[in-house]
Amino acid sequence: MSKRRTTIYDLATLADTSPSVVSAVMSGSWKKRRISEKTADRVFKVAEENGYSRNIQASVLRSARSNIVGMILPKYDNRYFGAIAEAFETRAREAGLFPVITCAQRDPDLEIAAARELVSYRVDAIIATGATDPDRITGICKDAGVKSFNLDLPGALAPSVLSDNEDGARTLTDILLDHCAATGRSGPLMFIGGRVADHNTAARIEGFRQAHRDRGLTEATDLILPCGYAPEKAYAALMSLKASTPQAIFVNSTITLEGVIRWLSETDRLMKGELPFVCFDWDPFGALLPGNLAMARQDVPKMMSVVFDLLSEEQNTPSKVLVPCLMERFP
Amino acid sequence: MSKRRTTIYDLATLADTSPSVVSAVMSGSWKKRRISEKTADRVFKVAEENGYSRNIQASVLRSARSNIVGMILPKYDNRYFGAIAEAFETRAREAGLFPVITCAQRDPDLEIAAARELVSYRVDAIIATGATDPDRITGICKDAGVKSFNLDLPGALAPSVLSDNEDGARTLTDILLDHCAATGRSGPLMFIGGRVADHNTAARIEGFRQAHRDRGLTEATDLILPCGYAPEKAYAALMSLKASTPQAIFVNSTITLEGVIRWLSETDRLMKGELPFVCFDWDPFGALLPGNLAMARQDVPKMMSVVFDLLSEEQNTPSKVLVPCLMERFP
DNA sequence: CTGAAAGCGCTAACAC
DNA sequence: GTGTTAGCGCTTTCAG
Repeated sequence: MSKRRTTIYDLATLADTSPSVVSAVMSGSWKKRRISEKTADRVFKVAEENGYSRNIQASVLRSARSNIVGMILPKYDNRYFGAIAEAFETRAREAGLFPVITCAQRDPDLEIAAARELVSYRVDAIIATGATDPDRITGICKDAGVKSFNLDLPGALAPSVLSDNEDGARTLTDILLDHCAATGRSGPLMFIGGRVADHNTAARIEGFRQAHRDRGLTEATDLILPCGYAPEKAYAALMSLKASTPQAIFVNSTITLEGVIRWLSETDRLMKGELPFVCFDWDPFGALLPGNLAMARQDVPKMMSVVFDLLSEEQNTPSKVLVPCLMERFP
Repeated sequence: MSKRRTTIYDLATLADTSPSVVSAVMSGSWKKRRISEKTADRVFKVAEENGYSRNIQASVLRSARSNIVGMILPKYDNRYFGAIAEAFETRAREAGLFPVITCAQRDPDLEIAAARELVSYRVDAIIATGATDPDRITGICKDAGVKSFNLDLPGALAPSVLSDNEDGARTLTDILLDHCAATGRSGPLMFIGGRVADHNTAARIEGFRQAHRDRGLTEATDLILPCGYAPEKAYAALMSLKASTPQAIFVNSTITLEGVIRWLSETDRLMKGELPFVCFDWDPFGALLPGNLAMARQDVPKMMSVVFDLLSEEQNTPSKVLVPCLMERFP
C-alpha cells in the first residue's frame, strides 16, 4: 500500500526497453512515433501486470497543456444546472478533455476563488456559468493565458452563450395573455423572481413588456417583483402583496416557483388551478402542477455544443450567441 | 498571452531572495520556516504585481500528497445527488481538499474508467456514490494506494455509509397503511421502482414487508414491481398492469415518481388524489403533488459528515454505517 | 524504430 | 532566517 508506485522506468526495465518508449506507448502517441506493435504489446502487458497508472500531474507539468477544462457552476439544486453539468462532462470527454466542475454557491467571492484555483491547476479553459461577475473571471484567466467562456450570463470580455431570454419570455407571456383572453380574465399579470441588476431578469422583463405592448396592453408596474431567486423571497413577497391579486403569474425560475407554489398551496389556490402561471426553466414535477400552462426549457445541449465549438475553434474574442428556448406547453 | 508564466524563480529574482523562500511563502508554510514577515511581504507584493499563480501540478508531483479528493456520482438529475455534490464540495473545502466530481451516468464501464482517471490524477481518496460495483472501484484504489469509501450503496471492501433504507421504507409503509385504514381502503399496496439486485431496493422491499408483517398483513407479491428506476419503465409497468389496481403506492425514488405521476395524470387520477402514495427520496415539487403522503428525505449532510470523519481518521477498513432518513409528511 | 538526456515548477533536506 | 540542490514522473528533442 505504501510502497512506491510503478513508474515508466520500472516498466522500461521490465519490458526491456527505454522510458521514452514506455512514455509514448502509455500516452497513446506510439503510433506516431512508429514504435513496433510488438514492443508496444510488451509494454502494455507489463503495465497491466503491475497495475501501472500514468501520473497525469507529471505529464501536465512537462507538456504545458493540461487537457483539463474547468466549469464554475452556481448550484446543483435544479434541473437546469444539473443538465449543464452533465452536458459539460459529456462534451468535455468527447473532446478528449478532463472536466472539473466547481460549485460557487452563488457567492461572488467563492466564484473568483474558484477561478484562481482552477488556474492553479493549469486548466486549458474555464467556462463560467451564471457568474455574478464574469468579466472579473475573464480577467483572471487572461492574466494566466487561460481561455474563458461565459455560459448563461453574458460578459463583455469573453465569448458568451446564453438563452434568448427576451424571446422566451415574450412567448411565455403570450401564452399567459392568450389563456386569460380565452378564459375571460381581464386583470393584470404578475412577474415574480430574479434580480433587476441581473442581465437575464432584465431581458425577461423586457420580453414580458414586449408581449403586452404587442397587443396594446400596459403591464402593471407594481406587479413586477424581481425579489431575488430564493423561494422564501418569493413567498414573502406574495404574502405581503399590497397591490390587487393578479390574474396570472410569470415565474422567473424553478427556484422561485418553489416559493410561489408554496404560497398557492397554503392559500388554497393550487389545487383549484385558480391562478394560472408559466415558468422560465423546466422541471418534470413542476410541469405537472395544476395551473401550469407552460415552461421555457433552455436548450442546454445546444448551448454546450456552441461553447465547445468556440473552444475548439480557439475562438476567444468577445461575442454573444443567443440560443432559442424550447417551449413545453401543458396540458 | 503566450509568454512564459511567472515561476518562483522569477519571483525570487524580483524579490531578491531564493526560490525556496518564495515556495514557502506561496505555499503558506513560511510561518513554520520562520521566514521574516518583511521578506514574506516583499514576496507577496511581487507575486501580486506579476499575477503569479502557483502551479499545483508541479507541487503535487513533488510532494506526493495531492490534496485532491474525487467523487464518482451517477447523475446530477435529482435533488438527492445534487445535495450530495454540494455537501461533498463544502466538506472537502473545509478539510482543505480540492473536490473533483465525475459523473458516470449509471454506466458500469464509465464508473471504472472514472476511477482509473481519478487515480491518474493522484487523488488522495475516492468516494464512490451509488456505484454499481463498488468493490471493483475499491480494488483499483487499493492497487494505487488510494483510500476509498462507498456512499449510498455499500461494498464489502471499503467503509460504506448509507441511509437506513429498511427502516425508512418501514416507516413510509406504515404511513401508507395507516392512511388506508383511516380512509377505509382495504386493498393491497404497490411497490414500484428500483432493481431487485440493487442493495437499496432489496432493503426497502424488506422494510415494506416488515411493515405488513408487523400488523399481520401479507403483501401482494404481484404488486411488487422493481422495474428499474427510469420514469419510462415505471410508466410502462403501470400501463401494462395485469393485477388489480392497488389502493396506494410506495414509490422507490423521485426518478421513478416521474413516471408514476405521468401515469396518474394521464389516467386522470392525479388531481383527484385518488391514489395516495409515498416516495423514497425528496423533491420540493414532488412534495406538493396531490396524493403525496410522505417522502423519505435522506440525511445528506449527516452522511457526508460521517464519510469525512472516516477520511480524516485514516480509517479504511470495511465497515457499514447506517444513517436514519428524515421523514417529511404531508399535508 | 529506439534510447539518452534535459528539463517542466515545485518542495524538502540540508547547509550556512 | 535564508540559500543550494536534488529530484518528483513524465515528455520531447535529438542522435543513432
